[in-house]
Amino acid sequence: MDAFFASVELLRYPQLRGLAVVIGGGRGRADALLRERYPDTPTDRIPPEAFPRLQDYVGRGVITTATYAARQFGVGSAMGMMKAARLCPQAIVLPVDFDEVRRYSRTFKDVIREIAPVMEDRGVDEVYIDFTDVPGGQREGGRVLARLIQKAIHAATGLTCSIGVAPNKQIAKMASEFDKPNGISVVLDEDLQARIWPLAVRKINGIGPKADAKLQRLGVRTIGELAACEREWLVQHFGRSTGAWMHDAAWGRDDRPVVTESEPVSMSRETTFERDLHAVRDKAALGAIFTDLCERVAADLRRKGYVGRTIGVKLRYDDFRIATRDQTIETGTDDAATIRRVAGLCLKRVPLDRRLRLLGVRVGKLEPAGAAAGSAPTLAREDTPDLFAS
DNA sequence: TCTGGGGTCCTAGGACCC
DNA sequence: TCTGGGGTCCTAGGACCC
Repeated sequence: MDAFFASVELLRYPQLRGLAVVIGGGRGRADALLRERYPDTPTDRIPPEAFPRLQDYVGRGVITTATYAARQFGVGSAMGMMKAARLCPQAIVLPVDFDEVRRYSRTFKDVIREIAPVMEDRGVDEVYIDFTDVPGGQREGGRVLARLIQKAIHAATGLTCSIGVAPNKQIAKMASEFDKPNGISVVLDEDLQARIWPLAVRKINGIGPKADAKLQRLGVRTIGELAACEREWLVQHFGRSTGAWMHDAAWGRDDRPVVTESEPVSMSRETTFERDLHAVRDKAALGAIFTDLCERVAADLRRKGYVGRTIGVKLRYDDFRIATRDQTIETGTDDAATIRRVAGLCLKRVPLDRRLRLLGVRVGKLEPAGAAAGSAPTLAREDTPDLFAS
């Protein structure tokens, strides 16, 4: 989906179309404050000047999505709000309305599945679709079906998307970025050399900042240069599995199927504090946040019908280092008090000498609730650890 | 005035078992 | 006195993705 979070907001505030808008830095509806000043004005009539600006933003958030107008200024996803404010102070800032985003996410995926049932969910704004057995899926190399999907999504939601059609997922993913927004790109096997090989290795889905930097150091910049590397040489530098995978990716080889169903592996909740907290001095505040995180994970587990056996905590220190500790228990649980007790034991094993920036609670080794007989054993009261005592 | 939140997968060492 | 392989599970960290 094109600039998904921002596009969803623009449906509500069409008067902001064409303007630099960024989404991020908070959650909820943007209306709340605006409503005070414009109690009787329809949402789509509130003047753009009334909306909050990036230059007035104070906080630790990052940009979730930027409109194409904002991207002109160099603002983009995952960029800190404060840095974005320097680049484009006049941009309008809207919080993330997850309920609304999820609603549109479900809608566009339902539309796709109606047309092409073999669809793999890749997060809130992205999917893989297998055209192979869809009637007409091969016409014009898939372009006809891609166009049909775009039109159906637009009719149902008012949103646009970009589609890449290719012989496999790796190439399709790259092709989807060739013609944004609202574009379709068809890439065939014989186009590999002309259209894929000139791209930077970083464009391969799976090569991130670290692998990119290492490849640069080795003098490999483009996918074509990567394809020219000896497979064995890549294996020497990146290990058996990654090296071989890189070589295959560069040659456009990818036989992963489109997976329509999958079970979750873990569920977690984490939060970055408004200011860094100290384990001793801010013990009460931390304890309250910790309890809340446990309750939210437990609620997520119950809502989705899972129990988990591995319970863990995640800390981010003020220097951005991350520490995790986890512990596996006998029987899966979705109970907030049990999660808090076990997570509390994990917390006791992690150094708490530095200020903390983030705290998270995770439950893994999930299985559907009800699959396991019996209920989770609980620890005795007196085992409850003394949290955040230094 | 840097740097969110929710995920998956991989690696590597150690415990433990046969 | 020296020293097998194979396997699974647990734990911690890290890369990467949306």
